[in-house]
Amino acid sequence: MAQRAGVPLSAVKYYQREGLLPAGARSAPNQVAYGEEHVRRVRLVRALLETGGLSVAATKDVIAALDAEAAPLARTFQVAQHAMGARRVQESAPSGAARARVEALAAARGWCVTSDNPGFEAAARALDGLRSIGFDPPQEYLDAYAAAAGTAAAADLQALSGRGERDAVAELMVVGTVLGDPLFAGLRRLAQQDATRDAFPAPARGGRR
Amino acid sequence: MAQRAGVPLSAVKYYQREGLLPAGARSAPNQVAYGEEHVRRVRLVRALLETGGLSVAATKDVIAALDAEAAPLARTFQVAQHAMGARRVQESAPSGAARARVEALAAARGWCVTSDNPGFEAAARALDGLRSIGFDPPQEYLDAYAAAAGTAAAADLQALSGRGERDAVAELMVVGTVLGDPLFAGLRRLAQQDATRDAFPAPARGGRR
DNA sequence: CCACTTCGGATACCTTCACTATCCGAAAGT
DNA sequence: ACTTTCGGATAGTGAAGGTATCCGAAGTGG
Repeated sequence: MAQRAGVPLSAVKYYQREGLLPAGARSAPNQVAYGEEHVRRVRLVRALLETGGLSVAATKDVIAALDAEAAPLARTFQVAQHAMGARRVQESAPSGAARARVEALAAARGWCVTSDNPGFEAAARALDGLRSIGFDPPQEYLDAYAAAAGTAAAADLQALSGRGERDAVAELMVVGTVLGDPLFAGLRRLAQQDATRDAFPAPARGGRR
Repeated sequence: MAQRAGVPLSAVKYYQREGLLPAGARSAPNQVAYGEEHVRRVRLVRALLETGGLSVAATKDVIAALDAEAAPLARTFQVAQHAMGARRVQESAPSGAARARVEALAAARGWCVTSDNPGFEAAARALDGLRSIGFDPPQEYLDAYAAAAGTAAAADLQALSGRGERDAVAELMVVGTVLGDPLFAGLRRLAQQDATRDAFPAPARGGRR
């Protein structure tokens, strides 16, 4: 099973220990049968850990939310969002001013959000970081980012429609939430290089001229 | 100085050891004078480490590129982008198919990029993660993300214009590159909650009904 | 002038995280 | 009966990001 998922056996054992993977069906007292769903689950865990950058503990919460069949899908979404916020511990709380600015931005766009949304903290911390080097982002800057976020979120939800099964929807919801960030990050780097080419002279190759 | 920057003294010493902070001006054989620029630098380092999620080694590269006055700004941008790709070691290379899809996406949008842009790897890995759970992103999905990335990148470059000094521009470029990701991530979570509210029934508060 | 504090620098140590290696007992195959 | 293989448990590993301690030189008060 570990081979089928492309993961070292020791890592699979570790995930089971940590509660990230359910025990397989006992076929014999010392044999466990794993089906395709287990392989799929291992790959999901790896995607969240490796590409998504989540911690094992955060991944555990997400998995638990996925398996809570009774919970509404919106609740699963919430857990996935909170798990992403907790990728690192010991993060200082953002300033009130930064948070207020993010709240104003959300209100201006008519977003209906709750104040416990971890996006507030994340965005406010980023604003604090920009402020700390003396950059107070102009409104156009924030508006552009908010518009981009809206575009991506709409695409995320669009992708969910038309997928009938509850499990498939929940899984995609979680993975999309987590992997959307690195996807955007990569594409932004590409777009930045293109934009930089227009704004600055190309660096001279092989020395200065 | 550590107090002024809001960082434990031991951490500042550690950063100096690791080459993230330059030595201060010696005012006496056992006294070192720190100016406002040092405090600023400490805050920059903290923003990259804590909010940006960079490793100490990656931050060191970025700092070095910032201080290389002779280097063209485009080069500084490159280093910042590469540093972000290296936030975690031991990441497996993405599949060729995923990378090809990202390349096609960039070509379709007319982006002029080099193949060593770390954004390719990052985006392709995210696509692999989505594929691994059986989600093959439709073209509209990728187009939406690419459009969002273009919007953000344009705002990033816009913010750079009108800032005369080379140092200020380079610093903002670096911090904007690094902190743009968490800023977007936070805003996307807010937008997602809003979009989810439209697509799914609100979760019942206080129990099931 | 001499104890006493303070500062900077160097070294050793600590904690967490994500694994990895080893050991053991039971069961299946030969 | 004997070897192999499997699952589970326990202990160990290495990197990362700090923290704590020690030491010697410089300034300070009596």
